[in-house]
Amino acid sequence: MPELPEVETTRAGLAPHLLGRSVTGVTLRRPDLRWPIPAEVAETLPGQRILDVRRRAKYLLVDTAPGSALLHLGMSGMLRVLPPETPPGPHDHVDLRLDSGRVLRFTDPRRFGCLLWQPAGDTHPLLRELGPEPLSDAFDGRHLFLRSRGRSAPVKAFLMDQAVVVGVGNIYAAESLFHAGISPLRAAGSVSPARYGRLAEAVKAILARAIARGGTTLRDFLSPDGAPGYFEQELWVYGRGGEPCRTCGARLREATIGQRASVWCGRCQR
DNA sequence: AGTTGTACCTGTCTGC
DNA sequence: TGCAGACAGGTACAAC
Repeated sequence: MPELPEVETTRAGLAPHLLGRSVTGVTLRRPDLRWPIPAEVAETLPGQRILDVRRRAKYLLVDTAPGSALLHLGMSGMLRVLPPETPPGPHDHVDLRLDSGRVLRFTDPRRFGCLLWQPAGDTHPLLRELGPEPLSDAFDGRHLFLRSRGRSAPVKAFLMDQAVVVGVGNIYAAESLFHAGISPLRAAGSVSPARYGRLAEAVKAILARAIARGGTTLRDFLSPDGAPGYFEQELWVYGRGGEPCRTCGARLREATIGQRASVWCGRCQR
């Protein structure tokens, strides 16, 4: 489900409920997520005040003095702040109880997500090899051009490589390539500096706009307060295979690229 | 080092 | 209506 805009929407929705609150208890109903939830989460968090709620790539970090809870939503994860008496459903794996009386609940039907622990002052191994944040100045066309030299993989797979740039998943890769006029099949190493400049600008504009819309709700994404995202109404190619291009009217092509469903316009994108 | 294929898991939708 | 099969927003890891 969640790419960067959905994770950022989640972060922004959680922060007002979590900042300055203390964790009063942890309930683990199903610790076998993608990786087992480490013992530090239940042992260390209770009694700690939440100092910050941050996002790095598609990870959320809930900071306390001794360390941070590191969360990834995988494909189907969701975080909500709920009244304490809310009965748990079958996929409600973890609750963090707060001194506000509310509960931060982690739900993930497919269990591709994770809840890990990062000691204060440490960087978790999962965060060490990540590329720059797409909305930062460190990410631009020059960065994409330099990183892509010698790479034969399709530019769409390159753009979704979290070591190249973080936060771009299947939806926003398709949309960004469309707006930059680049075929997702083109070898990453054969794209010019000028076109990578356009691609970087498209990534920034689309992610920023999706964040402003509260993310994309295709099936089940909801912000922590239960609101859907509205960016779906602004998708130009994702999920529209076989339909007419909104720019030129050509039938949108679809194929599997890098094991991911892909849609693009063969006329607008070269 | 880059690329490809596999694996993890459940819910939903499609077509027979 | 039932059921098998395809498919889904992610990413670590092994093998080449």
